[in-house]
Amino acid sequence: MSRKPCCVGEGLKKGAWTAEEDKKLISYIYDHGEGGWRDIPQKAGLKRCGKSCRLRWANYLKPDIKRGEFSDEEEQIIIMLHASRGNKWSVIARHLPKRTDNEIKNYWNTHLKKRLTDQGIDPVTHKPLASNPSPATLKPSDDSQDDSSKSRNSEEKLRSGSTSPTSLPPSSSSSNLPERSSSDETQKNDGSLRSKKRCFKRSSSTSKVLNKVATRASSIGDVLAASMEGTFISSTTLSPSLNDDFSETCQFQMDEFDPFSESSEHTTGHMKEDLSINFYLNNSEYDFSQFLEEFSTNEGEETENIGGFNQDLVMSGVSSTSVDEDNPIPNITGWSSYLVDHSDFVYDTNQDYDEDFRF
DNA sequence: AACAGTCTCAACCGCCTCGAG
DNA sequence: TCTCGAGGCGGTTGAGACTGT
Repeated sequence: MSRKPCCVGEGLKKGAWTAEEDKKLISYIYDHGEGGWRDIPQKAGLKRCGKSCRLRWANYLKPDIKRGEFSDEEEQIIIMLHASRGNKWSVIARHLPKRTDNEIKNYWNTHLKKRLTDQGIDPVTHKPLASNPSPATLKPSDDSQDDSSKSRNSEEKLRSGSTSPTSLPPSSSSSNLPERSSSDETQKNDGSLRSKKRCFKRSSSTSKVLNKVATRASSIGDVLAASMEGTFISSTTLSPSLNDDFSETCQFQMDEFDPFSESSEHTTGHMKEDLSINFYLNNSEYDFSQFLEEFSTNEGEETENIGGFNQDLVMSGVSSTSVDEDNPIPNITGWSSYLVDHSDFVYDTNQDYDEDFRF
């Protein structure tokens, strides 16, 4: 009892869409709305299968799709969500307004994955690559003192060579490229755009900060996710992608710690106790406990920068879909936003930030 | 100028999910 | 409860553009 394939049919066209086909599809959907994809090709006069029409519309023609370069913030969100959820592109896309899962997937595969690899981070696990084993993977019975030293080693490794922020394949975002605008612009017209896309630009200071945050947030995300799943072993130390101080300080008592407890007071209070961690950014001190305090204060209120439990995750001033209760990422995002908001750090393109990022 | 290698991303493929009947 | 089909999803492909020699 095999299901009849959707796109089997005589004379169905495949491959790149033409401007004329786009026009027909857009016109039809404007008149009749989305849905009923199976019937759309016939009604719209297209020799395409319904699925192909739906994909073309959803990934390219839909008017509210944001095209063009990914912002630094979007990149960080993708990295953090991927660390937490894996290749759940549709889930990630829900947190990036106007971005399609396909676009995010492509961007991950062509840019972010490579960048993480260059940083010595496994893009799948978001942990240091196998050649640089993570103490977090050690059994709890392992000597915790070794953890910190290994943590230090891996951190040093990350700080050297290709892991230097200045030597990273920089973010392709922030360029002043014109967005691909009209739907009738065919692939063939993308030549100049693609050419420009390869002219990478240095990441902004925000990006640099967030790159650091993202690495840590991934680890935090692991911890939180593991906590929620009940798999986090008490007194397990954090990944060495966290810095020494952080790893040494964060000796969670996970059997007591429930970051998503209904009792925010308990949660944030507990975290404030346990996470008295300071990050240093170019001589500026960032206090995680202060962040938590702000987070606690803002919880339940509408806020643009601190994502709270059950609140909308706000990205670039655009409110996205409501955050799932089981999704730790808004908090991580809030932490990122906090850093950005409190950072007076100015990125100097002539400076070597290996020295200045004292994570 | 020509060629080969590399990169990008739109589009396709096949499986999965979920809701209607 | 079961079946079916539309739509959703993630992985993969391949054409076209770019880069290096």
